[in-house]
Amino acid sequence: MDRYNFKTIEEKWQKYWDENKVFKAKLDKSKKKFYCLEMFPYPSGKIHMGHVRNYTIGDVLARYKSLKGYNVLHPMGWDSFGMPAENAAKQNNLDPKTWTESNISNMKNQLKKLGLSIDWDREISTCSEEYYKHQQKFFLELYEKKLVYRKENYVNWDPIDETVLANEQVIDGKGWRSGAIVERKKLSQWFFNISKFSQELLDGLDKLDDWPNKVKTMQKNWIGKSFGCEIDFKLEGDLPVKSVKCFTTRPDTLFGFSFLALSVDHEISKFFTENKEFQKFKKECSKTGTTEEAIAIAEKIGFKTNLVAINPLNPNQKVPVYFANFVLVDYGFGAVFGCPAHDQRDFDFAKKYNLKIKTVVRPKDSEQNFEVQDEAYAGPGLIINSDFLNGLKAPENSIIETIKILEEKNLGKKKINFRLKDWGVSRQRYWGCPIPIFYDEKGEAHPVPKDMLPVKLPENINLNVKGNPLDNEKNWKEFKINGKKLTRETDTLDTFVCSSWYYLRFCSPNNLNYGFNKEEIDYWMPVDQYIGGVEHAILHLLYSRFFMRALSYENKEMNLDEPFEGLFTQGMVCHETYKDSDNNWVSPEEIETIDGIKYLKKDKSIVIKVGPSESMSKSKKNTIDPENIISNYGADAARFFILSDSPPEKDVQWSEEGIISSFKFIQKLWGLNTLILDEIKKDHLKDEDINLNKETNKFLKRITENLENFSYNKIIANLHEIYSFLIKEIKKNYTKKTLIENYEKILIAIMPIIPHFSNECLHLIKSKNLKWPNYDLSMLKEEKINIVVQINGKKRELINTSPNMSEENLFELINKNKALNKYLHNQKIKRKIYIKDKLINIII
RNA sequence: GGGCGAAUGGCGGAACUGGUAGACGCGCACGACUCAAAAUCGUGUUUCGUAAGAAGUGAGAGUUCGAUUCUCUCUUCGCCCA
Repeated sequence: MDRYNFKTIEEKWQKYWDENKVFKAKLDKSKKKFYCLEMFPYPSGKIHMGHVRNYTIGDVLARYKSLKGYNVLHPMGWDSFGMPAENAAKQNNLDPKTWTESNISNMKNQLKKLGLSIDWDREISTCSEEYYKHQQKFFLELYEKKLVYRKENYVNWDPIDETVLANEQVIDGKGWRSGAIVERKKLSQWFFNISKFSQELLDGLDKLDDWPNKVKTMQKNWIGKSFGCEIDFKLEGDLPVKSVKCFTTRPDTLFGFSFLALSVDHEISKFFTENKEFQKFKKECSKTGTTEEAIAIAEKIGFKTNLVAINPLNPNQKVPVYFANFVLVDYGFGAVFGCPAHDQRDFDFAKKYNLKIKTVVRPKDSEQNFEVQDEAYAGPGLIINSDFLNGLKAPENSIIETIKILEEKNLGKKKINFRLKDWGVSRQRYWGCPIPIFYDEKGEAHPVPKDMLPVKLPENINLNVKGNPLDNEKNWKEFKINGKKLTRETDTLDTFVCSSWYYLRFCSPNNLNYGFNKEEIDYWMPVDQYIGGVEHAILHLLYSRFFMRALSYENKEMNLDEPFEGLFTQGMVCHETYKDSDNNWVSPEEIETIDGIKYLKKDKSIVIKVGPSESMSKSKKNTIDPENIISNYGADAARFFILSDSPPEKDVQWSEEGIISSFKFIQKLWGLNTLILDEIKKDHLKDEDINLNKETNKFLKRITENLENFSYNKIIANLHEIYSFLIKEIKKNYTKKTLIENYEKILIAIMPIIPHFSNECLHLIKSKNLKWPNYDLSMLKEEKINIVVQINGKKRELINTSPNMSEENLFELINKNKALNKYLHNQKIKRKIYIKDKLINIII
């Protein structure tokens, strides 16, 4: 028996698909479309196992839908702007463009070897001028609609490298490269007005039935809608400012007011610029970091001012005003009113600074004189110690009532607040899409005129400068219109902008004058299934949802809202970790084992400690190179294994044993194929073909259901089962017709998983059929079924009988059954629960 | 600190809306082939028990004729937080 030569066969089919443009998508309104999209990769140079998993999952779906008769769009492109290219270019003295393009061509080859059903004619790259020129037009469109604006905002500033750092470049408050303590610096930057769509983006989530709830919740929390009240607090003190606005969700606890806390960046802080103590405090605060996590964990500290705030509901009550590190300038009004008894954060702060803690809510079943002791009470209850608010039910009634009173007295008003901030899109870097704006001599911003678009990135520039290379590129930065000296905007756009509309570009990648063609997006959009990592659950997806709305805003022609109808988030690929005696990470390729228990380093015989399985990462050296796997075992085996061990939404563990076993299984399938081809030649006569038909139908039902539910790991189990059945059954002299018919169906059904193997075998049985085999329900009816007999809820016996049996008839069988007799003899039956064709529970 | 989720054999994982727990795979054991090994094929494999049988889905309670599945409390782990 010959071995399955995956190398030649995989190459052969990949060549065939390529040359015949098998996966080319064409607009055809007579056909139902299916847009299958996986998150496009960053061209880092090599694909990793995460890509293999992501794109295999997508490919299974695309191929399945295509067999089901859909007109499938399955494109691929490159998210090719961004920092790594700039860093790599600096290190290797290369041009980011050259580096990126060579990575792309390398990765494209690798992806092709996976046998993906991609329409490569639609390939796009976001760093190409053909792509970003349209993005610049979009930017200006949004600018005209006033959805883009400029404002001052803080950035992470590295004082040694004199450069702006992205959040991920700040490690423990220090610059990742220089190690300098990162400072906060104000810069004028461009913003997209995403917060204008807060409510719409929130409401839109309800329509997304095919999104994981987890992601919807994350987005909901991110948008962070809260209902509350805006309150004016009068201030007393020696400042010209006489009041300050606060947002609160708990105005009903106003009688528990104990202090007022301001953000160190609150506008009032400008009166403290000369105050050295305050400046010291402010610096201390900036060390905490800006993430919510950091703020939540950090010790609450405050700076007491000589100001006094007055309780609007009780003018006799005056409380101190602090600057505090836990107040964010962007949320609410950058000021909060402190009620320690009913907010843990306020409680901690009050304890630290010895402030009054007055209980104003008591739990329903508590004592009348309930008082908050060791921690704040944030639960429901009744309002107490609050004058005219006493007795109200908190929080549901009390909040509404209090707001009503405040509004009547003109002291505050009802307000919906969102946590979602506007999207800062300015990046002080070279390798990004230039922002099509210029400044006149007065420093006013103007859009670049349409006939001067696109603003091209200059090439061959010096990247080894401090700060933004574009800012240093005078020849590019400075230019003239009608003799007037002008300067270009030197910031480039956040790469999230590029990925906010690439799915539109795929619909009409060659459209010259605009980012997309209306007719094409009307047909292909929305994306029916989007597949990618959960790490993009918030930003990328939210930005894309915003971008669609922004394009449709004030545009009657356009009616886009949700870009992704279905979303699937796959888990990570993990691998065991290894360390040597010096606690250095060791890669799987450097080690070997004889018994599977003891691991040694290949060259030196050093004993290796085996650590837990963790997500593959270069730093832990537990990565496996997909290229090696494909060349050693083949693409089909790689696809087969990456799907087999875990449900796609969960993490999967890569193992040597696993990939080898997948490889062997494909060899076994090939052996089965050879046997079948032999049997077909013989042309036996067998009257009863029922068994084979039945089993095939069972298989088809399971595989179809599992494909529909993303239970791809179960498909692998189905495949093992049908193999075990066939290898035993195949010699039973089936007629040629039955054999071919069933085998063809099975081969088509496994095509989404192992397309090269499946196509080769179909070719060998001379089949050109490419239609998904529907299963026949009537075939699946069983003549004999097993009914479970339980006694007192315990399984005691299986009774094999015909379906649809009455309780009386079944009981006759039970009485005849010896094994059951032992339990039922001389027993009074109290009750019987009979679930037809399934189970009977006898209670004695 | 907050939000979300998970927990089933030695391991990865099955079990449709409450109805036979452990499908399928890995690993392991034994057997066949072989001078031998590898490869391949076959059989077995939750635990305790010779067996009949009993126990068993992170821990504890509850609802139910019946709970891996539903409810509550707790423990541990994972992911996310511009």
